[in-house]
Amino acid sequence: MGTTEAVDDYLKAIFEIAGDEGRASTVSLAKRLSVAPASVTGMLRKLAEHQPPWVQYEKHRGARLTEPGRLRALEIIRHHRLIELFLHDSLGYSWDEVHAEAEKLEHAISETFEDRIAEKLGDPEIDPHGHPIPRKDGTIPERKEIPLLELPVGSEASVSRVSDSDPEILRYLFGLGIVPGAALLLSERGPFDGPLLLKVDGVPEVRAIGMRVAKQIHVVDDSEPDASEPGGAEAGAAEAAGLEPGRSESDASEANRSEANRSEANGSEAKTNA
Amino acid sequence: MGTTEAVDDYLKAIFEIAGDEGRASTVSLAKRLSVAPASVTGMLRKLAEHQPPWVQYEKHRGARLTEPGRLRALEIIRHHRLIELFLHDSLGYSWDEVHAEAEKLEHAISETFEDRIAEKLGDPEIDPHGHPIPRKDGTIPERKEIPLLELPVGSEASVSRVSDSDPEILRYLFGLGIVPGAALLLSERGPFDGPLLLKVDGVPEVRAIGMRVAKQIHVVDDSEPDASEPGGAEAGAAEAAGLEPGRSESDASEANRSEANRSEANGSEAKTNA
DNA sequence: ACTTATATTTAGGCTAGCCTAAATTATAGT
DNA sequence: ACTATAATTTAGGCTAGCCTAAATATAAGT
Repeated sequence: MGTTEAVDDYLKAIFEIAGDEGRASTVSLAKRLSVAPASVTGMLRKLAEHQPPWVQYEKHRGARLTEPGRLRALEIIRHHRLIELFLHDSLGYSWDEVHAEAEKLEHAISETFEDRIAEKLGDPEIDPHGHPIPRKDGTIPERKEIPLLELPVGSEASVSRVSDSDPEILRYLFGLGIVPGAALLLSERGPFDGPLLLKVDGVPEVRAIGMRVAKQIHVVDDSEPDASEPGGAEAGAAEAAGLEPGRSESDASEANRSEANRSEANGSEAKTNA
Repeated sequence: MGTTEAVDDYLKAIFEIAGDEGRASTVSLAKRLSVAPASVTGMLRKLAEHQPPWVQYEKHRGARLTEPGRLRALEIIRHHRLIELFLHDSLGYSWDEVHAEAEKLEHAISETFEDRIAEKLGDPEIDPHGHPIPRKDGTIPERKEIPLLELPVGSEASVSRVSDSDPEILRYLFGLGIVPGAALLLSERGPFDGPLLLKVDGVPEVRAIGMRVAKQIHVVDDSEPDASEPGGAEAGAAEAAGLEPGRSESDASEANRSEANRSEANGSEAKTNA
């Protein structure tokens, strides 16, 4: 494909931060990739100068994926999520182990390998943490899900996904019974960004979880099947692709700004992108 | 493990060329790794200066693995062969496809992955091409096999292994029915390094194969169960570990020289190497 | 508009692994 | 011993990605 591992990591990171239309800032990339900001600047220039360009880059304004860049990013993400599911379902990996291993393997497998495990798993659309698996044509399975933080008190909902990056939190959530598919009831929300009180299906006691953890969870609101409230329309493509919502404040403001008038991208998702 | 991909490739190549006691020459490594000889010199110095040293290196005399180097090499080879078997048995890869994919994956998988697939495959000792899979403790399953070229005319034998590196030849062999386990009869040997005439079990006609191809094949001589003839004792550890015999002439002479008085390593193989 | 804080880029350097060309050493044949 | 050939090393350079420190641009508050 003419990409190196580093290039793939950058493209993936840009997509996860900014989606397919937003811009990813130098600092946000530096944080996510654990690299100095200066290094990001250098790499973004290279990505932009590549033929064809992977990103569109303007000084001081961050980078945005071109169509080739977007497709490549989605391919890596597809690899990652297929591998996670494969490790979990076929090799008996636990929920919290799969991410780290997939992070390495996503760069090493061939198209053939991808196809074989996809077939073996029955062309799945969701990974073990509930993230949608991009299809080979670059489209992304859609679901009407919202951050748990936006769920109204009193609502019943089912967990649709959790962030996969922190094994500690994953083990904690697993212990609480909060896994994709689990049904829950939001019984109370503490004041001043306080804890959420949840009744999890199958677990007798009510559980309290803090902000840090709650941010990692997305749900499908079973009470209100007509999900997309106009107020909460910032769930753009980055969200649809399974980005954990835990952006730093500056990231979030930046991303939201550029995603504000893009609610159509939500409904009309399914471009073919040859 | 503190090794890079390149380091692993060098260690593996040294083992495959020289076994655990012989020396690998600069040029032989350069050829095998598709790299300039000068690059090999540089890398060998680094390998020798590493703490602990991966190889013992003397100018103009090539390199020989230290014990840590040998264990690391065997670990990579174990990865490679387990992956080959896994791809073949669990993911439906064809015989000739597995090598290339394993070559990439062997560097990417974790101990956990290794253990999981080994378990799933039932702790196998032989890969799809008939090469022994090193055990976790660094020992290598033994078999009394000889190069097909050394099989006496008229003998019946069963194919024990074939070289995995050339998919073309593998497909050709597969077409001839020459796969690990196949029984065959060497009916005639052409003069002046001429072709071998073989009757392969299950194939009606007698087949003729050339030198290039014959070199890639090892067999167990069913006629003479007491295999190890004194004259053919150059089957050292490199052979036991599944090296294809297709060394260049200079390589072979060099390797043979240093392996001449080591026939004990054949019988008494099973050091524990903590 | 001015100042301060933050984001970003520039400049200069580093390491890993590779290369080529030229110099050296080893080997083999007479 | 002498010389041709092959093997190896040295010297100098290159690219990919990373780093730090210093310079500059942007944004935000008054």
